[in-house]
Amino acid sequence: MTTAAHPGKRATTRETILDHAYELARRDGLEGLSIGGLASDVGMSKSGVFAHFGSREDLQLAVLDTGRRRFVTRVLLPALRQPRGLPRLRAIVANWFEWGRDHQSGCVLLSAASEYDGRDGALHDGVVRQQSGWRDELQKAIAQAVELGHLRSDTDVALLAFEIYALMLGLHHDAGLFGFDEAGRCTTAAFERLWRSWQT
Amino acid sequence: MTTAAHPGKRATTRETILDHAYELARRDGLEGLSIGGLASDVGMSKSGVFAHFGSREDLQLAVLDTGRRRFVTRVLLPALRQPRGLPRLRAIVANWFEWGRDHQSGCVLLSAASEYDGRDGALHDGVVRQQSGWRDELQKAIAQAVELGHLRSDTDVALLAFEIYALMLGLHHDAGLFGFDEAGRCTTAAFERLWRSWQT
DNA sequence: TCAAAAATAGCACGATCGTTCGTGCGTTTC
DNA sequence: GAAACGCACGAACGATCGTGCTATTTTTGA
Repeated sequence: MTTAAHPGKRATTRETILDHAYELARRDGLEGLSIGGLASDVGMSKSGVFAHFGSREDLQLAVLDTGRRRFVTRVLLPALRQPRGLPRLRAIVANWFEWGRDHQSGCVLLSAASEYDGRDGALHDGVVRQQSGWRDELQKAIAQAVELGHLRSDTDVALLAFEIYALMLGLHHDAGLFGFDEAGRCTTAAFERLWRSWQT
Repeated sequence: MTTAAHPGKRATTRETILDHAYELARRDGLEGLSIGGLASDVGMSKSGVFAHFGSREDLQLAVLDTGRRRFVTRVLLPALRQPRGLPRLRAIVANWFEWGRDHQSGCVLLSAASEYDGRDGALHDGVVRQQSGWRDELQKAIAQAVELGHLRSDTDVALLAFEIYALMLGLHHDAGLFGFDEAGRCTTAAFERLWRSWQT
């Protein structure tokens, strides 16, 4: 659905557009993304950009999926090369932390979550699907750490996933408002306390 | 700056407009708030609404301050009637939790934080001022609990404030996407763990 | 009761929104 | 060489945006 039409080696125009759209959406959110503004940013005509997606909503969905793919590539996939259990879980958190450092000026996935959580439509469904999918991955990694004895056997998997996610929300929130340095310090300290409280 | 022009007893038109604007902004954010849509929601003309604020930005600032005042009234002030220390801190968290229950469909203060954290201008400044003010209140309540021996003497005040705020972000996030019941369960459990880890 | 003042409506403006349509220019395919 | 196709363009559509200006209505104070 989101793959390029042609497997050519050079970047397709659609990918170039999505690169720019992703950056614009980081600042203004998916709702703040306009086709006219995107077109002038890319250096194309409005209709030329529009033709690649067919509707604004499809453009927003494509940008959302771009964010999801980048997040998976940067955060999840590298961690999967770590051994199962706590090492992999901590790698996920470490990669996520670095993702937060690179996304101080806004994360499309998080802003989309707060933009569409109260509405309905394709964007809402896409956000929910993406967020619950990521939560599942998180819980899977936690469950493996429990099975391997790296975390206490009475660990509440859903609760720990919630706590991890909450700390990352705190990181993004504080980094955006007060700067990454202090936010990162608190987040790191909070994670140390979190690991200690669940570790065997 | 944000008080009504006349201290009359019946609700002024400006307050009626702000009531509607606050509800609209909960769904669509402050950036999604339009004067035309607000006017038809209130049942007035566009220019009639516009005249009360002078610009869209001033309207947004007024809505933001409406949210701040309601939050203070609902969360902070009732807790100040509790005795200093841990009782007051736990009252703050309990009121905040109920605030989250009533704002599943979106909280203006939080959506504003994610809308304006990466820009600059009056809205950004207002959000930062409001958020850091609230963080200060939180830290003040925590510091009192430490002084009174309700919390460990080596408590990192800023860190605990961060952890509390992060859990409330997790509550709003999960409640909006997955429903309040499960989100509330996780939040309650996480707070129990949090208190236990800092208590004397 | 009447004038001053405040509040609201009406109208118009330039800009931008998403979208549609027709067209031309390259490249590919017969 | 001709026909088909993919792609981007420019123009235009109706709608809505925020924001002025000018009446008209409503409220207020003496």
